Amino acid sequence: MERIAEGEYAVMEVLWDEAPLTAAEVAGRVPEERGWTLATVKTMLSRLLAKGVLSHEEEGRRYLYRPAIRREDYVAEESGRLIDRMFGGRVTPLVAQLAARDKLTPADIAEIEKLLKALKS
Amino acid sequence: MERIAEGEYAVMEVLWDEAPLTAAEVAGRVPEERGWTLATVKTMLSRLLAKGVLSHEEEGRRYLYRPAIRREDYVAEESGRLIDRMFGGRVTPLVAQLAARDKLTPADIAEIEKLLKALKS
DNA sequence: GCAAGCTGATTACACCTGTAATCGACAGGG
DNA sequence: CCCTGTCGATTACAGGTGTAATCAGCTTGC
Repeated sequence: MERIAEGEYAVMEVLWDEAPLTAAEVAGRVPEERGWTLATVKTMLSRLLAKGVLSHEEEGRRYLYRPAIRREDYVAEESGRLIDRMFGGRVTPLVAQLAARDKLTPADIAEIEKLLKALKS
Repeated sequence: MERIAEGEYAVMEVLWDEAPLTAAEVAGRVPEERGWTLATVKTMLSRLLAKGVLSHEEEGRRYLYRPAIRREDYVAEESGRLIDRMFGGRVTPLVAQLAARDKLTPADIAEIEKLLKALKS
């Protein structure tokens, strides 16, 4: 699966949220803060199509775009890459890292424990 | 803190492992698979210097390079970026994701549980 | 029928990255 | 003293990315 660049990812998120959409609709849903013009969004869409992570069907003179890959799959892959790169493929050090950095609230801890318990049964 | 590119990261790892080192020494320690020439490693070192994540001191006519940032800090930041991007800043979904993807072995689970228990006390 | 407005396609351009080669300066062996 | 090797610095160049503008073709309101 091709990598998706940071900006492109914002476009994917829109379409994972709701699809199919036209280019103009996507542009309308991209987070304001990006400050992108329609032209920019169209560039992103073309590149994502070229990467094979979007598909499009013609609707009259326009395209309707929709994701060609599942969000979970991509996220899993990308997480895996980070873990490989920074933690040698081991998950525990990541959790340890997060813990050490106070990124885990008590609620997080409780939730993760519940999750793990479920996993064991 | 400046981002460190994938290839550059390999150089940082060498120096996090052992520092200070000369350019040639770094080149000698970069993983074989990269197949980098000394020239390539020198480019990386210059760029990392420019990014401020390495420092160098002169030793005769050469430089001795050493990390200017701590590995844990960088890793924490980079993990945080991924989590923000893909999990909306929440850690639990990441763990859930890893669990769902069978990235967690029973040993992982046990270890994480121990970790969490320690955190609570 | 024709101008105005959308559409996707093509082109633009600067910066980052991977991957080097080249260059000018110097040090050390003969 | 000079050749050769080694240093960092500078330059190179293609591919990816952010960020668009422009263009050619169709539609639709007049």
